[in-house]
Amino acid sequence: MTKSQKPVPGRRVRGSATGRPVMVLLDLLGRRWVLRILWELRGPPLTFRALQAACGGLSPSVLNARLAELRDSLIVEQRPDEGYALTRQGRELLTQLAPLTAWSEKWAKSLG
Amino acid sequence: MTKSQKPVPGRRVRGSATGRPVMVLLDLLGRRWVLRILWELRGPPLTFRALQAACGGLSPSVLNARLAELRDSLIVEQRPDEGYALTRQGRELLTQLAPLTAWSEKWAKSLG
DNA sequence: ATTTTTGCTACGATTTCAGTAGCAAGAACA
DNA sequence: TGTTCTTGCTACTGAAATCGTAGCAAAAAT
Repeated sequence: MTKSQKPVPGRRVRGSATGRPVMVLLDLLGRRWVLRILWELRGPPLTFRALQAACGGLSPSVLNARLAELRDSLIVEQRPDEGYALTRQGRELLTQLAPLTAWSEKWAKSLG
Repeated sequence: MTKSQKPVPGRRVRGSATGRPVMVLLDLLGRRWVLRILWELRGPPLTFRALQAACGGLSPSVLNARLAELRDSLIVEQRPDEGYALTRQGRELLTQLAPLTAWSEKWAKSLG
């Protein structure tokens, strides 16, 4: 009955005994599907299944695990009758990530 | 003799048949240790072992796999007699990610 | 009342990662 | 020259994460 390790600032995480917030964040964001999930939630709220489809049909078990972590981290919230959405905080985080689109376009060209 | 799947823009990746650059990037960045490795390379070049230590002693096999992917993606380069460093492109990418530190500080407080 | 949709849980198969050991090549000594 | 140390990396095994599919209970739609 091993519970998934939720990264919490102040507590040690993978590869960092200090628990510095940015390390915790990198640990959280570095888990599979997390960036993609945040990305797909940039628009209106999505239901569990819609989000699953948007992510190309990832396992519901993994999706559920990621959503639990993101809810615990107050980045994603579940709204009754609407579905999953970013919190205000989560939306700010996504804003920080937005320039990645532009960067990735240039990057793609450089890779031919 | 299965080779590691390197994400390349234009080719389909996990959960995305389109191969849109940003999806490929999210796939790449979402792999374990990638964000952390980029982060640790924000300063001067690091040797393989120094980088390994900076990441808290991750497996050399995983580090080597990640470095191969990042080199193929022209984000990291290996400089003779210096070690591993970000390319110009990779440095730009890290710049996009820099605001995450500030965000993570606020985030940590909100979770406190 | 029946069918659909939704939000999940269960479970076995596969892939990835962790952790340790160790080796070949080069540099630094001696 | 021979020995020791460092460096970059490969090999191997066990543990953990993820995939892919099946399916179930509750709510909504028909």
